[in-house]
Amino acid sequence: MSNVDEALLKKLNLPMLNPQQREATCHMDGPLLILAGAGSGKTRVITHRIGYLISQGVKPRHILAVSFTNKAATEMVERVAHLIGKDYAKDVYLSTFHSLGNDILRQDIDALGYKKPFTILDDADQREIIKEVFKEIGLDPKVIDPKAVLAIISRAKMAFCEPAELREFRFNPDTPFAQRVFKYYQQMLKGRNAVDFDDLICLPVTLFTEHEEIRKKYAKRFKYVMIDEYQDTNHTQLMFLHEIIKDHMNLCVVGDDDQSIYGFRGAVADNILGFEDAYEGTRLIKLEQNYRSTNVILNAANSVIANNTQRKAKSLWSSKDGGDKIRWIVCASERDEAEFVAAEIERVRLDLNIGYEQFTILYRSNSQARLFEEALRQWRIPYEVIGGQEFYDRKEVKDFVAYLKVCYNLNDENNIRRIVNLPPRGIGPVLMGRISDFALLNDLSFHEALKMIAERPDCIEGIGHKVATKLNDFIELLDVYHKKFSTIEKTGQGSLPEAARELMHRLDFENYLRSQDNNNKIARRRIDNVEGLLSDISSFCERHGGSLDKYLTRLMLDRSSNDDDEERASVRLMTFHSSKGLEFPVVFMVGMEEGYLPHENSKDSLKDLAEERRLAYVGITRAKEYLYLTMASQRSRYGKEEVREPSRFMDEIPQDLLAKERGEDTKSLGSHQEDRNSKYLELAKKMFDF
DNA sequence: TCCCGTTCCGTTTTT
DNA sequence: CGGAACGGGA
Repeated sequence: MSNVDEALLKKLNLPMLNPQQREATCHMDGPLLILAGAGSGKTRVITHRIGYLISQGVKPRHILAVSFTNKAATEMVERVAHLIGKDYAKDVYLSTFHSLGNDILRQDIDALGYKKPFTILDDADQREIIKEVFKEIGLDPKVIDPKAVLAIISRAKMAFCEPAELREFRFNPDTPFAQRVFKYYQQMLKGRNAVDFDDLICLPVTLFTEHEEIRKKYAKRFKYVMIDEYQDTNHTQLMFLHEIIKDHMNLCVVGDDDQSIYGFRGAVADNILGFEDAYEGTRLIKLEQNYRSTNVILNAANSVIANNTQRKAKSLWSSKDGGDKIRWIVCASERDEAEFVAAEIERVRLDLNIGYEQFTILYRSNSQARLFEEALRQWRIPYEVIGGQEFYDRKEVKDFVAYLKVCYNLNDENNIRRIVNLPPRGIGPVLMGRISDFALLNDLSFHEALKMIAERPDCIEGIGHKVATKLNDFIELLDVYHKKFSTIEKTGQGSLPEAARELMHRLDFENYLRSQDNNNKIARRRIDNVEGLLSDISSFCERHGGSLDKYLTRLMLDRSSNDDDEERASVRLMTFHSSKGLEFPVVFMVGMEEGYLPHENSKDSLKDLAEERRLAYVGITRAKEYLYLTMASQRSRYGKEEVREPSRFMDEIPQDLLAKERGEDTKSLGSHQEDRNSKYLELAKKMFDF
């Protein structure tokens, strides 16, 4: 450790950090727990610590930093690069749990008896498979809900156990069925070289426990490990980590139990509460100074979260004194609410002369976004919905992606079934069934079976001449593009976007979409969507190279980020969940009503309620300067008018921090008379586009 | 095989 | 209310 990199050390500018931050940054070996309140410079500490380790002679490639969401990981990459320079940063392994798991499995999954390449299933695929298992063991999907069964199986995997062992599902009537389905499901996945999301974590654990030499490989590689958002890790992730660090115990975790909002995904806040017990000799550092929000906002957050029992005592303080009161806007209807938010964004933007990107609208569930999108569109306010993931879920997009997936992995059973009759090749359900039987009988994969049938149509009943020809073309097409894509992958010869476009033309996809919908407009939109996919592929390739493997991986693991160009100046719309880790000068928390927050399904259990409260806490602490809480007293849902009550969390905010207003009063424009006219003009200009 | 009308139901949250 | 999924009819 003699070769300290003084230049790098200087770059870190350690004196700029507060004492706790500095202490955390300069901690080298052994377990470290950082309890970091919202806005306390947590990311800063992580990036600085990475820099510090490197300055002390640790090789960048020996550092692993895992975070929970892609957004957080991406931001970390950027900040590390910015702080210590790209040359160092590029070798630090920085990613999410799931992509780390994916990378490990891409290398070593064959040790578990899977073949390479494997496919990651999306939940539509999963449901298909569950239904198949149901059929096999004689369960009726109308009686037992496949989704519920899948949810239990998923929870089991996140706890690294079997469904029957799950304590909190002991009395769930679906659990015995989940237990029965579980083994078949797992076998079926393996048979298809497919893994689900949970397997990306589970299988590496199995791999490590069963193959010491493989575990050693990764344990040696990752000498210093850091975990962000530790409060959101589940038990399996913990085991995963432990296998990597148990030789050296250089583990630094950062988290905030008050921001644990992924309980539904099996996250156990106990992980953070019990860390000190689990790792002897843990150094504990608390970061309590908030650099983000005004004291008004912070006090509101503190008093809301104070209603939760069972938390690590901690209280945030800020040197940013005072601040504007939080505005509590009660609107008459959901339209008014949306309208208010749009108008207010416009007003404040002009008032403060700030960009659209300084604003965010936060809500509990994605479906709430729509009304606000409409209002923003009307006001010509540029916006971006984060996370909604609708794009890749569109049928036409998924269909084409299915082609890409099959070309990547010819044994991708689900997707080859999906596309075999698409565009129509005369293979209906009856024929499908016969082909499946044929495959099963002869122990062939679906693809192999098709190939066989294409060569010798008479080996199965009911294949006409025409169908056989089409099938032949189909198989050939897959082969050609399979080769083409893997050539691009291996040699870099050719271009992925071009090949994909070519494939689309070969399929005559446009005409297929047109024939699907005689409504020209809808057909047009679908074609545009597929075009959108192609341009997404292009921009992805420009950044990350032309690997289909990588593109598909990103598609599965990081649905949110389409590789759009640079950041646009636009208002961000997202769920409270997606907002974690981000900050905005102006925040609108909308739909602050019973039923949304806390959510309908969560208000009967204390445990769930506590998580809803943390969600409110996360939302509030996103705001730096201005916070708006809005609701509609009446809104129409499912076609019925409903009276809505304010969220109970509103009562937990001290009255003197709130400025209550009726939506209508503020709806029109600003309160400052003087500028009013000029602003009006500007608004009118925007609205009427002159 | 395909199209259209009818019915059903309503996601919390994300990788 | 609106989208998805399903079933019956051409």
